[in-house]
Amino acid sequence: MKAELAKVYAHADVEQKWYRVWSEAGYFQPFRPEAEPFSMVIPPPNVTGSLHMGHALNNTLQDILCRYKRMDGYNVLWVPGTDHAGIATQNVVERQLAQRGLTRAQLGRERFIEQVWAWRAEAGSAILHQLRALGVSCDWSRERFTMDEKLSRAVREAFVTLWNDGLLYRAQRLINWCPRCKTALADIEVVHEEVDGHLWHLRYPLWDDPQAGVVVATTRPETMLGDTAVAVHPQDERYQRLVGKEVRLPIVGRRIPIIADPFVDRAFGTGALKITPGHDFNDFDIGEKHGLKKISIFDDEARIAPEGFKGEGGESDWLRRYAAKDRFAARELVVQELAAAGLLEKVTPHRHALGRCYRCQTVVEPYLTPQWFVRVKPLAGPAIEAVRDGRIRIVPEGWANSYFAWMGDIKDWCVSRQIWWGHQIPAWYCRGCNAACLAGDAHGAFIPAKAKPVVRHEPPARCPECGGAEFVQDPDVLDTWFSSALWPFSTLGWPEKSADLATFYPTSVLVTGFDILFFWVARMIMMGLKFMGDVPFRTVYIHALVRDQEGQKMSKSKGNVIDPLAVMARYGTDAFRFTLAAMAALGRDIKLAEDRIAGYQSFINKLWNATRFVLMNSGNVERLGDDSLSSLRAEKLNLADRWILSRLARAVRATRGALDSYRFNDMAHELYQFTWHEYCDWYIEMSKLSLSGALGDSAAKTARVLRAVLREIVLLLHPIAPFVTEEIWQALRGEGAEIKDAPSAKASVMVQPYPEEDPGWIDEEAEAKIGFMSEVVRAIRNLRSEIGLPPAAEVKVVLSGSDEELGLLREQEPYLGALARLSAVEYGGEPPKSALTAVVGSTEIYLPLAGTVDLDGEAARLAREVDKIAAELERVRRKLSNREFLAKAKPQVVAKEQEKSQELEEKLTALHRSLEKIRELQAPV
RNA sequence: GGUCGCAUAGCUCAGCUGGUUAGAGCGCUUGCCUCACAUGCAAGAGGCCGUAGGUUCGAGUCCUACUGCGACCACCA
Repeated sequence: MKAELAKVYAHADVEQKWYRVWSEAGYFQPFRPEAEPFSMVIPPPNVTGSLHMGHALNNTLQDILCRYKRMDGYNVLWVPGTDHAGIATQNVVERQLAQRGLTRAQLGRERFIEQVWAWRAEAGSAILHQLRALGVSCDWSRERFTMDEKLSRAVREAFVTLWNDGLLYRAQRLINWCPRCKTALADIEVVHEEVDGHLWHLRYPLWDDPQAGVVVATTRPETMLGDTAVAVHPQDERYQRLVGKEVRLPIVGRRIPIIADPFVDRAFGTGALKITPGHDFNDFDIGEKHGLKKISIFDDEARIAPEGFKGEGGESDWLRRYAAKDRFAARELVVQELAAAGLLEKVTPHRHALGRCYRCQTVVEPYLTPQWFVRVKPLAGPAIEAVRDGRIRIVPEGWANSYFAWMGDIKDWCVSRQIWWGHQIPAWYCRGCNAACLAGDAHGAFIPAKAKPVVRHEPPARCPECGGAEFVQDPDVLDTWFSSALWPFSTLGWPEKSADLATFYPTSVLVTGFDILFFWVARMIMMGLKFMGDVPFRTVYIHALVRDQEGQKMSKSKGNVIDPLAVMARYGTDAFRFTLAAMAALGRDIKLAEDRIAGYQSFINKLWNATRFVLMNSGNVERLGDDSLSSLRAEKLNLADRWILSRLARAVRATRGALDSYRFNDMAHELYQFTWHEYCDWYIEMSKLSLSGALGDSAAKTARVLRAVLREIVLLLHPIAPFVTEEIWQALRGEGAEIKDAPSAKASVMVQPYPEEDPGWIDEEAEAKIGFMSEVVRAIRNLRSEIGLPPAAEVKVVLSGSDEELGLLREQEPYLGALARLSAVEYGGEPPKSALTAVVGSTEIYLPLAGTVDLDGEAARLAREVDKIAAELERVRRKLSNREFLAKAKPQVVAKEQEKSQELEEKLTALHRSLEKIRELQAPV
């Protein structure tokens, strides 16, 4: 036996020690090739990231599942890794360069990418080390990064296959452009936000009658420079005669037609709509329909670009005033000039949605550029089907609705990005064939959409068309989420037919937050079905967001961020994990307050002290032998033993049930309740009598029950609180125990079998008897506390009631005496002259006191109790006399009510007796 | 504009398929350093389960409307 354990659990010493031991002994790797697999892939955090509450929750839940399944005999694999996070990472490195006064353009593509790799090597996997502090049992030997050579190969394979299958195309389209990141974004990468803006009413004079004109309303006056038409509704009487005429575009002088299109809302603004096909999605569609020119008025930073106006009115000198002005400056100038020309009719306040870049919050600009698109519709169908037919289960189910809604009207996915950090698109253009297109092969310029790409894994040696050998690779890289979409199988070795893929795909569960349901989950499903022919995971568990205690999203700018590492250092990782699990109710956000964590730290400490008690009274396993539950079958168990074992059996059932249905909070609460309020509060207290010989039963037997139950608690808790449970487990095993063996040697708590429900231990009789006794104890404690009796003072009680109940209590008198601190118990005797009274079941309890009792107060208290019970009884009786209730309710419900009725009657009778006795005593006054 | 979710004790929340006296943690009040634990022990106060209807023998639990929050989606200038 080692030196006595400290009174307070010192988490800091314990955590690092065990994590290293587990890791070195190979416990994190799959080690049961013959068993059923259970696999997960981590949602890869950004390499740039550092651990925040969202990661902590996400990975705690995953680890709970993994540890549970590992203990339960599965062949468990949890693949860790990181995401290269294209735009986000590039932004971080660019900021660092900026501090040294450098831009990426100055460095050039190659050197810039080198910089990113260097940065990643230095700080890149910090987050994975932070995750280790959480205790996650990932298989670090299989760590992956989306830019690994093998994963990059998977990306190329996927890209080429999609191209060959006609699911990928390149086209000149209006896309969302971030003028700060200078790249295209996918639709979902634009965050819409309502803002208070203005509606400017602009007058465009008619070409052949400048005195007349048409007034259009717009939120973006600066785009008028690119207008190529004005549209009105075909049935709009106000404008019908103008259709077919032309207007003179102010400032620019362009001659543009007035067209009719039913898209126009007659009720909005003036009913006349300026059409800017180059900078508005609706206008683009209308432009396509009517064959209008699309003028791109901006450069890639959303500044007025003269090149766009060639032959479109850019010849006159107005352009000199506008060239290189950014959007907002151009807007001011347009408004100012129109006002000066008397063409600004009015300005009204207008609330509308503004799209911003999800990475840098810059207002996005619809921008006409050649981009790569994935044709998503053919992929979405099977992905919807997989969820609909249950091959993939979404938990909680509610999220399936969002999934269907989004997948149902999904648009083609723009996957090209004009940044450098990422998987460069495996497409090459033959200089010979595309000579005209590639002429302006200047730095950063787009390769026109009409250029013909050769799409393949490796650079082509010869052009299949002309035999030329000179190529230029497409400069774009792929959307980060393109590689993320392959994660469940690329990490397992795809496109190779690897053993891991055969064993662990489809993965079992994906645990993630709802914020990336569309970004990631939906796309993994589509790609998994496309490339693997099977779903990427069988269950998706979607957890909530962690917010601060006011319900605000945690963010650095608000300064309300709680740092998980600081929390772990302060309260212990187990307490932190327990808190997260306890608060992870299905479908609700988590508002995290620090005192909750402190509360669960107390729980961990309570468990620790229960262990100290058990060890002090039992010694180690070598001395006592088998400490398994089943070994207790041979023991002569007393009522308390049977009770705790019965309660334990129920706790096991509840815990497993909760885990199997992803109800982590139920699991945590169940174990908290059982450990603290049943095992510690009652069983340990009762066991003290046996241990001291007061009951005449075996102290050694009691020690073994104490140990066996604690052992089960530790096993049940291990998935939530891995560190303290290992520390306790080893302490229970005794001196010399060390984990240095392979997992199969089962030295660690990590690989013990998870407790299984054994209905054989359920003991209704013991539960009823101890339950009754404990209620009596509580009632007596209540009476004692009412008169401020010191806990140390022992008193006598007189009990009066049915033979059956008194028998029960007599049987448990030692417990009664010890737990309620009684000097003596008298059964059925004449109640004392002056006493406090209470009723439990049909038993009257009298706590005699020498003349200090406030009889009036007591009478009033009892009268209140009588009223309450009487009212309750009345309700039950009414129910029971209702014929419809008797006819329609389930028999068990009726039986229950009848039982209740009887109990209430008995209690009421007893209460009346007590009350009468008090009244008798009052009478002489 | 569309869709979805939430409103239960002072605070944060459980309450899964309708049927015990509606629970927990924290906080609060009172008394205790009782030989595992003061990160503790014991006792207690505190709730017309958002409002109004409806379904049902029976509703915190199902339906409808309303009110108040919140989230997601959306190209109406």
